[in-house]
Formats: sequence, C-alpha cells, structure tokens
Amino acid sequence: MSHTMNDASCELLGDFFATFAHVTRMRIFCALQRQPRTVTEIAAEAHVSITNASQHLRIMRDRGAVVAEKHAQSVIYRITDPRFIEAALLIREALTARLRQSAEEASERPSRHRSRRRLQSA
Amino acid sequence: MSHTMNDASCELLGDFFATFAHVTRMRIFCALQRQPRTVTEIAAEAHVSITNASQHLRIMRDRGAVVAEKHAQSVIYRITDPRFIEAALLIREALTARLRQSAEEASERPSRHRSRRRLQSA
DNA sequence: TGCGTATTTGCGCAATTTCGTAACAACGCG
DNA sequence: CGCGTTGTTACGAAATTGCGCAAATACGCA
Repeated sequence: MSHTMNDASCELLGDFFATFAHVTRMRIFCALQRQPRTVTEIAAEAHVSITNASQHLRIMRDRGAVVAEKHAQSVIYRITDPRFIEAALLIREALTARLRQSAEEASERPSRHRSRRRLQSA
Repeated sequence: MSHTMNDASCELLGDFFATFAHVTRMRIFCALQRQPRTVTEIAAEAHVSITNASQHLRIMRDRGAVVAEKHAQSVIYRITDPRFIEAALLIREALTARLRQSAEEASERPSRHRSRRRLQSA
C-alpha cells in the first residue's frame, strides 16, 4: 500500500469521517471506548434521548463503526475495530498540539483576534 | 494526556471529522498531500468548479485544516499539520483491512447478503 | 487607468441531516 | 396471555449543507 491516497481512498475516508462528524456520535464513540454498553447507558452518557441515541447508533452500525449484540432484553453495542480508537487518539494529539501552539502564539502576539480565519499574505 | 477521550475531545474531534466528511474535501486533501497548490489546480484535481473548490477550501480553512498564502495573482493552499495526513493514512489502513476481511468472510460463507447491516443475535 | 486572470462571496434553491413525537417490535416475567 | 422494559422505526418539521450562477474583489501588467 502506498504512502499517499488515491480517489478510492477518498470515497472511503469521506464516508468514515461522516460517521463521526457529529458531536453526539463522537460522544457515543467515547462512551464505547472503555467498554461495550447498552443503548440506555449510551444515551445517558451522551446526554441524549434513547431514541436519538438509537438513531445515531444506526448510522454508526450501518457504516460498520459499531456492532450490536442482543442480550436478554437489552442490546449491547461495541466498537468494531480498535484502530478506530487509535486513529481518534492520534488526531486528538494533533488537534491539541495545534491548540497549544496557537495559544502560545496568541500570548506572544496578543489581541490579534480574528473571528474567522482569513487569508494570510505572503 | 490520557489514553481515552473526554467531552472536550469529542467536540474537537466531531468538528475535525466534519471538516473531511465530504468526498470533495477529501479529494482536495488528497491533492494537497504531495504539495501545495493553487485553487485552479485543486479544482482540476478534485473534478469540481473553481467556485466549488473555493467554497470547500473556505470550510477547511475556517477549521484550520489548510492555510492559504497569497502569491502574486494566485492563492496557494497547503495542509497545516502533517499529522492530519498520518491520521488519514492510519484510518485508511484500518478501513482497507476491514474491507479485506469482510471480502474473505464473504467468500467463505457466500450469498449471505444483507442490504443493510442489522442486529446480530448472540 | 483599464484589462485579464485568479479567487471569493452573496444568494436562492435542492438535497441531506437531525431530532422529537408517536407508534411499533422484541423479550422476560408473573 | 397481558404487562413493563428496552430498543427501533416512521414521519414530518426545522436546521444545515451543498452547489450553481452572477457579481464582486484582488492583483499584475500594459
């Protein structure tokens, strides 16, 4: 496998990113990180209704991010691939590093606030 | 930093994933992977209009995924953090591994097609 | 200054996503 | 069986996103 991406990878990745492109779904992912959980537990941890949790879980299930296993009265969800977690942690590192860095820059060169990131002249 | 995620990380990550949750934006990311490019070049590589490319680039710029640098008449975009590329490659590995695996399973136990992933009984 | 190239933005519309309400399905238990 | 618990689905409304077109902006050059 090459070290750069092609068009097919773009389709694949775009779809994957969409799976997690919602705070609630990230929170669900977050809750499932430590251990498998029932829908009711997931809903509580993600601060949403059970219905809403179920709806998001369906999206994640359809895209293969989680699997459901029926157990007595309840349904237990878990993350399908630990690499998803690894990837999320890696990205979080990059993001927090960026935050730290821009915080430092802001303290060096203060009150240069831009409400929206614009072009930077060369 | 812990090895699991908290609520703040979820916000951050949800936003990040949204940035790339579109085939066109992934293709743009893909094109910028090798080298910085002008908007016109990016539009050509992503197979979209210049206007549309510019719109997607604004989204990516606003979220900090890319930066723009004005150079003579043209604007040159580049990816802000190489870790974004690393992460994308890592995720691609996980995804293609999953694809390979389900392809194998499908050949072992054929014609078990489900149009939509459903619950699996224990 | 006026022109051409490069890029961005405003706007309206179509498509998609999100979410609540209500109805429905599955299951264990008395 | 009838009921309570757990979870899913249908549906419609509201919000968001995506995109094309036209207009605007930026900049180098004659």
